[in-house]
Order: sequence, then C-alpha cells, then structure tokens
Amino acid sequence: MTPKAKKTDLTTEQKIIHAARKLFTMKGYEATKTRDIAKEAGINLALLNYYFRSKEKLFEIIMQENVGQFMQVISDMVNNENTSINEKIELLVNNYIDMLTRLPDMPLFVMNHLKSTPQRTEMRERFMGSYFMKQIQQAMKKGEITTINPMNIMMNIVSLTIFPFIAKPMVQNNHSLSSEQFYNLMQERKKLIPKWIDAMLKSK
Amino acid sequence: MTPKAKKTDLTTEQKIIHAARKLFTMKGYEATKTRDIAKEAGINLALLNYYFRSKEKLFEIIMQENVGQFMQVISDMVNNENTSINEKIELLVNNYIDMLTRLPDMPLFVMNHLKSTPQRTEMRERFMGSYFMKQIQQAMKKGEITTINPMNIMMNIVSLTIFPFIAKPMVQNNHSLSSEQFYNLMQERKKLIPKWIDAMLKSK
DNA sequence: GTCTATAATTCGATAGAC
DNA sequence: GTCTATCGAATTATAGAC
Repeated sequence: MTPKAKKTDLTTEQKIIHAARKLFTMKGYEATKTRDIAKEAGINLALLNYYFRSKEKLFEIIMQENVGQFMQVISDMVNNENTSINEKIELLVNNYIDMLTRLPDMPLFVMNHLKSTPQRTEMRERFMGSYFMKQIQQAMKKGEITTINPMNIMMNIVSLTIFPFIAKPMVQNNHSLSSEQFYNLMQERKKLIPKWIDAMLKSK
Repeated sequence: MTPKAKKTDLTTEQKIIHAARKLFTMKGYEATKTRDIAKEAGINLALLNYYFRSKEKLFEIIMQENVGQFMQVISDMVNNENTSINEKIELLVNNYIDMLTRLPDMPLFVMNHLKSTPQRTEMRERFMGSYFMKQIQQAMKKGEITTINPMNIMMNIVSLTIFPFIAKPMVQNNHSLSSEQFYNLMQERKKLIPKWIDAMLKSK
C-alpha cells in the first residue's frame, strides 16, 4: 500500500467531509439533506451525527474552508511587498481563475452565506490598510495612473474575474457554449483582464 | 377612495404575491416556508394553496417575474437600432444600477435558480445575432475598436455592473461602508463603467 | 373566499444493540 | 465505530365547516 491513501481508504470522517463539501457547495444548506450526505459518503445517517453532532456544525466546517480559500487569494495579493501593481493583478487573476475552474460552485456558495450571515471579513479595512493600497496611492500621486477611488480598482478586478463563473449557467446553456469553450475563454481572460485594468488605470 | 389602491386594499392574491416575492428573493426557495409567506401576507396558510395550488407554482411565478426583468434590460440594449455603442452601454449600466438599487437581492436569486435549473434563455444566441453585435463587428472592421472576442465585451459590461451588488455583503459589513456610501459608489459607477469599457475597447 | 384542524410526509437527531 | 429503528418537530397540502 502506498502512503498516499486511495479514495476508498479515506477515514469515515474524511468521507463525510468530502460528501458534505460536494453537496453543500452544489445545492446550499437548506436543499442539502443529511440523509443525502450520508448516502454520498457511503455511510449511515447516525454516523454523521456521531462525528459532527449536527448538520449545522458540519456546514460551518465546509463554509469556513471555502471562505478561507476565497479570502486567501485576496490577502496573498494585497499584502505582497515584493511585486508591482501589475504583477499583483496578474497573480490574483491567475489564482482565482485556476481555483474557480476547479471549484466553480464556490463563489455563489460563499456569497449566499455572507448575505444571510454577514461575517467579520472586513474586506474593506484589510484592503484599505494594505501594501497594494499604498502602491496605488503612490502611483496616483506620481501621476502614473488616473485619479480613481481605490475601492473601484479592487471591485473591478474581482468583478471581471469572478462574475463570469457566477453567470456561467446563463451564458453556457444547452450546449450553446461547450465546457471546453468556456474553459478556453477563461484561460484567455487571464491575460486580458490585467491589460484591461491597465487601460482603465491609464484612461483620463 | 382613489382608483390607486392603498397597500391594505390589495386583493388577497396580490398580498400573497407581494409576500412571496419578498421572502423568496430574500431567502431562496428552500429556506422560505409557506407559513411565513401566509403570515407576511396577513392571511391563512390554507388560502395560499387555494390561490396557488402549491409552493412551487407560486415560486415559479416570482422567479419568472425576476428572470424576465433581468433579461429585459439586456434585450432592450442589444436590439436597439437607434443608439450608438456608447449610448447602449450607458443605457444598460444605468438601467441595471437603478434596478438593483431597488432590488438588491435579485441577481443572487436569479443566478441561484439558473444554476440549479438551466433555462432556455439562450443569452449567447440572442447576443450573437443582435444589432449591438453588428455594430461591434463594424467598429472592429473599421479599426475604431481593438480586436476582441465580443463575448468578452458583454461579459465585462455585465460583470462590472452587477457583481458589486452580489459582493455587497462582503465589502459592506459591520457598517464599514454605510448604505449611503454604497449607494453613492454605485451612482458614481454609472458614469465610470462606460468610460472604462471605452478605454478597454481602445486599448491595444 | 376564508378559516380551523389535521393528514401525510420529510427531516434532523437520538436510543440502543452489536 | 457502525448499524437499525424510531422519535419528535417541522412542513406542505388538504378536508370540511362557515
């Protein structure tokens, strides 16, 4: 047996987490039934409560895991003191598009939760006090970029990167756009979004 | 009595629709209970089923109403033969921001539904065969705008306009950004988004 | 049309055997 | 740790009186 466990070698706890992650992110909290999680995990309903006391506790674990990953990409970007503005934007766009290609349900899942139960993410504070923010202000002062509310810069980068994954079912239905075409479109945007942001920052 | 009915003068059917619209868009299908709708409407639970046979039928009415409004803004824009490219963009951004200011829950509500039950919206076909599309292709041929996949243009306009409302709970928590500040930011974007799109279309 | 009462089902959670 | 069986609450929907 290799040290790397096969899928069937997962512990019961891991099997439940895997099943819960799949169903919660796919269908949301209310629409996901504990019976379905148990079935998907190949175990019994009672065992789910034995390991995780309640549906809500299990959900919180999955949600924090998702919120964490989601926020991490932004934190990594805005606090990096070794990259230029343009490099930061490229890094964030690349990381998000790669992540959301693997986990396309994540953004809607996270946004739904933040709406119903606002968290202390303090996105705005984190951004306003970040190294990225300082770089922007310096570039503005030097006249290298146009005068602009920094919130708009961050909002635009994230909008252009994430929204297409949220709107995917709208543009890509009935095979009008194949999965492969959508994938290619997103890969193409990795290079285009930084260029567009650059054009925006230099517009008068 | 004026011909315009007061809120308390609504028919029972209207009272139920109003309550259902509020709760469904706010909390989604599963989390909304028929009892709560009845309570919100000030009527009895049995009466809800008397008028609308089932929870699902009632939901479909509310959902189609929302999807319709959502799509209408795009249809109005891409099929208008009397406006320039820039005027079209300004119109769409203005209409969406005004609509979502009134109905901030709409985008998440609609996106959640389209994901779970893909509709025959054929957004891509409608766009690809539209008058707006023809204008873009002409402008590209004349070299007035840069060479770009038209899907990206539409995707960017909609992303920049709608995503901030979806991400609202993330940027605006714990009074870090007041409702008024958020409102002002969105109003400001009415003028900025068309400028940014313009810069994007002229970038090399 | 509107109500009260309740049927029928579903769901989260637990008891208790192994 | 894992299972079967079941409880108790919640929820959608309906029956039947007025």
